[in-house]
Amino acid sequence: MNELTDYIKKGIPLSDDIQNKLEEITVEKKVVKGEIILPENSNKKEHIFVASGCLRSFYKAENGKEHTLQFAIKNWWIGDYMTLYTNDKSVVSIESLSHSKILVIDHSNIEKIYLEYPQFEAFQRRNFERRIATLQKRILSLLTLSASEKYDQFVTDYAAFEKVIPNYQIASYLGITPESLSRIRKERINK
Amino acid sequence: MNELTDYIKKGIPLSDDIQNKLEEITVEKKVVKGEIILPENSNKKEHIFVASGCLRSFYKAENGKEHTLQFAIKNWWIGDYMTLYTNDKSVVSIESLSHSKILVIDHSNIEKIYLEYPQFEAFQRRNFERRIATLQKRILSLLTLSASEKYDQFVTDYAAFEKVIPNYQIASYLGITPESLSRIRKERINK
DNA sequence: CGCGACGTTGATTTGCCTCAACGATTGTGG
DNA sequence: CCACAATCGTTGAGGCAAATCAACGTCGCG
Repeated sequence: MNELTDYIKKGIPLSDDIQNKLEEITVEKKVVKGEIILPENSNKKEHIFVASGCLRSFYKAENGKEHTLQFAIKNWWIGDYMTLYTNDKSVVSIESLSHSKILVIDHSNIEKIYLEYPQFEAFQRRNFERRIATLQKRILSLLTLSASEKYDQFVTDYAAFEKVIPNYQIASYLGITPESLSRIRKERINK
Repeated sequence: MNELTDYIKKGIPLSDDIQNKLEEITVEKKVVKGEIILPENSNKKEHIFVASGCLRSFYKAENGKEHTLQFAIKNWWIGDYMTLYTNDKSVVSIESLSHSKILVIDHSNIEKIYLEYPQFEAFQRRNFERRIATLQKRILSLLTLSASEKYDQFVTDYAAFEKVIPNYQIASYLGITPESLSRIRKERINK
C-alpha cells in the first residue's frame, strides 16, 4: 500500500490485483526543496502524484521570467499535459518547493491500468472534470480580476499553500510582479 | 445516427446497442444567432455537443461586462464544468453565435453511458486530458503575452473561428478591450 | 427610413511594470 | 563562528501599455 492506492481507496474499491499493479508502476521518490523533478525539454511523459510536500509547475519565457502554471500538495496530480499527446518536448518544469515525497508514473503504464481497470478510468475522468473546472475558474479570474482581487482569491482558495510558497512565486502564479504583490500585502496590513 | 455518434465512431468502435442509447439521450436542437441556450443561474447540468455552427460560453461580471470563457465549433463540447459537481447554479451562459445545430445531453444520462460503455469513458478521458492541455496553454498565454501577442496566437490557433466571431467577443476572450483590439488590428493592416 | 449594434479613432487616465536601491534572512565556506 | 554572498521582500521614482471615456461612421435590419 502506498499513498496513491490509499487515496484511490477513499473513492472507489480496489482489488488486490489492481492495487499490486498500481504499486508496481509507481516509482517513489523523495525530493528536497528546490529540486527539479521534471525539467523542460524532457521527452518523458510522466504523471506525478504528491504524497507529501509541495510542488509547482512553471514555464520559463524567452526573457527568462518564470510563470507558475500550478501548485500541488498532498493528493494532487501534476504533470505536463500540454505535451502528453504530442511528440514535442515538455514545456513546463516541475520543481519541489519543500521536502516532498512523490510517486512518479509513466503515462504508458497508467494507460495500461486504464485498460485493465475501468473503474480507475472513471475515477480519473471525474478527477479531470474537476480539474477542467478549476482551470476554467482560474481563467475567469485572470480575465476579470485586478491584481489585488486575484491575491484575495488566492488567499481564500489556497490558504493551505500560502505559508509554504515564496511571494515571488505567488506573484508569478497570479500574473503580477513581486513588487506589486508586496504593495498589495502592505495595504492589507494597514487595515 | 447523429453527429455525435458519427464523431465517436471516428475514434472508437460503437455497438448498435450503445449507439441507440446515446441517440436516445441526446436532444437535438436548432438555434439561431444570439440565442441563449443555457442561461447563467440555471440548475441544469447539461453538456452540449456542437453538430454545426458556433457557440460561446461567457461569464457576466458584476459590472455587466461579459468575459468569454470558450468558443466551440463543430465536434466540440461546451458546458459549465464549474458547477457540474456542486449544487450551485451555473455561472456561465452559453450562447449561439450563428445558426447552429446542437445535441444536448443531461449529465446524469451521460454518466449512465459511462457505466455501460467503458470505451466511451476512455474516449472522454482522453478528450478531457486534451482539454486540460488547451486550458493550461490559455493560462500561460494570459500570464505571458501582451495584448498584441495574444491576438496573434488567437488568429493562428483559431483561424476557423475568426471570421464568424465579432471583434468585441474576441477581445473579451483575450482579456482586452474592443478599443485595444481595434488598434492592434489597425497596426496589422499598416504592415 | 431610422434605430441599434458594432467598429474605429482620439484624448486622457491609470494600474501595474520597470528599474534601482536597500534591508532582512539564510546558508556557506574559510 | 564569523564574513560574505545569494536570495527574497520592500520601497520609491518614473514610465508605459492598455483602460477609460467620449464621439462618430457604418452597416444590417425591423
